[in-house]
Amino acid sequence: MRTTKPTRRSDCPICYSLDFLGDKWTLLVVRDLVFMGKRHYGEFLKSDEGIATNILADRLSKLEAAGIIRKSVDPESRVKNVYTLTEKGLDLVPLMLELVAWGAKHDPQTGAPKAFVRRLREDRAGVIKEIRKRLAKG
Amino acid sequence: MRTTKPTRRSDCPICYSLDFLGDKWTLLVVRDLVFMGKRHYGEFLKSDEGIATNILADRLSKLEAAGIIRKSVDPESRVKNVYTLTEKGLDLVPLMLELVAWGAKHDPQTGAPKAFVRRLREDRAGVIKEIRKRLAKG
DNA sequence: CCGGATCCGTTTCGATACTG
DNA sequence: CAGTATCGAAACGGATCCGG
Repeated sequence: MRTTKPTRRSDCPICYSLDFLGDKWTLLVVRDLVFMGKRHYGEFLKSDEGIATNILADRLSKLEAAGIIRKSVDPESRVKNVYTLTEKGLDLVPLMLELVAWGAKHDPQTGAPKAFVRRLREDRAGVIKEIRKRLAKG
Repeated sequence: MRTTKPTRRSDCPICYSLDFLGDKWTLLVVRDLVFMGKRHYGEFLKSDEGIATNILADRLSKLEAAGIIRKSVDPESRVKNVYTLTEKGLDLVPLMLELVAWGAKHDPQTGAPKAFVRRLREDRAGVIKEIRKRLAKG
């Protein structure tokens, strides 16, 4: 997930995260994990945006290499794989919520359900905790 | 800044922001604006990552079209342009800080100065306010 | 000098077809 | 179901040129 070219990163506080955040499809997969409850390859594939199979495979493996998700065999089907967020991945929830809030504020007609946004504004910590709990017990 | 292909975005709370966030160079420019105090074309050009002139021009115009930055003539030189964050752009500060915190937590050896990260953890609101103030009076 | 625009060779991405 | 292989399209990097 890191850049191949080892540019100096001196005082830059966010460069590290850029390879992960600076990619549309990666972000989309994380969204599906966090907000959509998706866990299987086939589910990610069916998102509205229409990710290609090779791209999905690539991003999943990069997310795994970055320690953000974990791949395991679905105990219920034995033939499917399950992708779940690691602790590092769960720590992205606040970031994703920040993104939701920003989008909702500056482009209200698109995006997040009003009720959810209001709750997010009033009880950020509570929303975070709830999402984490839901994801953790998955 | 929006996608050309108008995909359905139904319940997706963050799709709107993806075109902006899902691009390495755009994010890098915003970083330079928020944390590095850069304001001129030439300054962005000189970042460690080495953005090309055509790419930079493209991202700046897209950021302007998205209402995140504003372009004006430098009153001090009359030949330079100044790029500053709009209100919408300033509202990205919390998001960027979330990113910093995440990177710092999960990849400590790279990235943000320790002291800054600690202050961020202890007084998030204060850090946000301070950065906004610094950027606003610029 | 500053802020781009343009052209071009190279790399990377991604849609589709195909496979274990 | 979960991916690879292929191949055309798009993005990128670098050099160069140009208007103010």
